[in-house]
Amino acid sequence: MQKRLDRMLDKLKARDFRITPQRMAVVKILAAGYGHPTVESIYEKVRKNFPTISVATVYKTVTLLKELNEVLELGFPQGSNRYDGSKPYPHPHLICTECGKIVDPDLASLTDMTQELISDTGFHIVSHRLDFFGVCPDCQRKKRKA
Amino acid sequence: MQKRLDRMLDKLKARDFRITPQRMAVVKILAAGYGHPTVESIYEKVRKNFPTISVATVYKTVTLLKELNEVLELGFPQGSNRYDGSKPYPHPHLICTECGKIVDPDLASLTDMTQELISDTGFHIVSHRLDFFGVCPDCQRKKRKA
DNA sequence: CTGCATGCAAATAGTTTGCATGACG
DNA sequence: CGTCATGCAAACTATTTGCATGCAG
Repeated sequence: MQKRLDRMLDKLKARDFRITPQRMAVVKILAAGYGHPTVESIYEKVRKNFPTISVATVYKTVTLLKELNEVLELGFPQGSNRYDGSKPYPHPHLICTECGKIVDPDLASLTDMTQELISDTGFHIVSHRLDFFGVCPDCQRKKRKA
Repeated sequence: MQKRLDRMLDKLKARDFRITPQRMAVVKILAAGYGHPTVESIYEKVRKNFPTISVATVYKTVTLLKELNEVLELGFPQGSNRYDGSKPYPHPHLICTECGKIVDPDLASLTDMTQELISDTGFHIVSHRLDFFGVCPDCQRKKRKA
């Protein structure tokens, strides 16, 4: 999505961060948000055009954008983190435990739940994370064949 | 909760796992479930009675009970995992970002959401995880003073 | 007694950091 | 041109694993 890319670049420029070719490449992938990539997969893609880039640089850019609230990090202790630059705010996820596919379902009722929580517990709620784990239709088919 | 402890021990015995003193100590702490402990905090507690126990043993017992579905693991990539043996099924959590306190709020509407998801996406849903992050009342007070 | 559990130490994986070199603005 | 970004390698942390010894059943 072009709008996301522009917004991310604007925010970087506004805070005087440099737009290097490597950063541009990483930001483009994150802005597209397709498939909720890992750092490793971003690294592999960027490497085709910038063979000298290091994973460290990808980590640094991803972390920078996370701090600017332009990327959502989905942390997984049992595997690599996934990143979403197209919807950088907390939202529900549907994760296939077979192939790792991540889908964004439509679930509107979360805002109501958050309101209910605030009055019930007195917490000042800053963020949330909702993950459903299951097997996607594609993997269900594969399993039936096997 | 005594009921949880008995159930965990029964399940271990039923599958011919040995009830060693170390295991008993770890299982007791998990069954109580108080505060959603880390492996490290379980280790420190057990060490008072069993000075020779190792973290590896705690990890092994926790992992075993997780596989028997008698402990819920809350994975945190930026910190240590937390464990809940009193409610070993997926449920919402409210986590203080200041002190790490974890509270179990009452939120019934999740089952409805899960049903909605299944018909919308075709996923076979196995589990979920819902975390709200915020600042608990205690830490809000402390911040005001500071 | 016999095999599973323990506990030490070493390995692992993902991520972060230090620092010398390079290039954006 | 000065400063920030890059990229290599080393550090770090939580967790897992290998293996010799010990103890529960």
